[in-house]
Amino acid sequence: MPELPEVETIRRDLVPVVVGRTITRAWISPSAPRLVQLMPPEEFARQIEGQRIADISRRGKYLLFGLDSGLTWAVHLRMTGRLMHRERACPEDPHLRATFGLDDGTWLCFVDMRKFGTMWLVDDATLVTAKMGPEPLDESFDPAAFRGVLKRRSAPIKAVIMDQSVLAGLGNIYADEALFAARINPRRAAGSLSRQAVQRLHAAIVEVLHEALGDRGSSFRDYVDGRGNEGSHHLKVKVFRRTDQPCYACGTPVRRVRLGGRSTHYCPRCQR
DNA sequence: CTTATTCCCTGATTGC
DNA sequence: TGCAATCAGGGAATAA
Repeated sequence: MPELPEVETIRRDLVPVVVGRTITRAWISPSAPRLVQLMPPEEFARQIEGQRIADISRRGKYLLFGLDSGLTWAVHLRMTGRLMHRERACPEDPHLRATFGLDDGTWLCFVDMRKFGTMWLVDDATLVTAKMGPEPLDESFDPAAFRGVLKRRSAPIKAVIMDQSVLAGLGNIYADEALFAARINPRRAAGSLSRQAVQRLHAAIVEVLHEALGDRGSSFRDYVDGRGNEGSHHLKVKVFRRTDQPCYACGTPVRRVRLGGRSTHYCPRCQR
């Protein structure tokens, strides 16, 4: 499940090998009829062929390829999507959903077991990213403004920080990790947090994302970077998927509960 | 406007 | 051991 650190790692991997290249041929697998949004896959392939990639940016969990024509090719990996650059044609894989041949003979391969991944070709990237909240690693993520947003919400804090319109890029892994680092119970109503708790959470989110980025992301199951290699941050998580294992801080077994339809892991003693 | 639930999808895991 | 049921989860859609 690629979240902000994983998508950013992929972006950084792809920039040196893909920016400046022209897409010479595109193929969308018939096995992925929902992959391309807003237009038929054939039209998408026809339109993207011949386009030169000018830059790659990221907004939350979206990868945004800026094309010379002004169009944006937006990609969301969702659960199991992988976007990898290869020197040769994409290897045989039952989950290969799309391939993009580049003008230097290299390839971009999109593999997605569960087929939740989506891509768009749009005039304006804001069509895809319009409702997204601030980037947690930008200046725009301000503690006072963050507190203002949380104050008006009664839902559990875990659900609120995973809401992409509140904050862009946090998913299940780093939401649990940030709440542990801030010593906040994931079930607490967002609006009930003290100024100090919000301050801790703000700092914890930034810290946790920076750490994970330094480790090139977490590879619990499906995530690999732009070269097909695993990250290492899953070896360092404090609570995520550590159900019943002792908390590193106090030894209390880590608890797992269901919250907002997602598994949530926390230490019942450290996170009151 | 908000929050909670269902759905999409398939390989891995669980339970009898 | 075998096979069906359940689980995993980002985000859109839907219900309340």
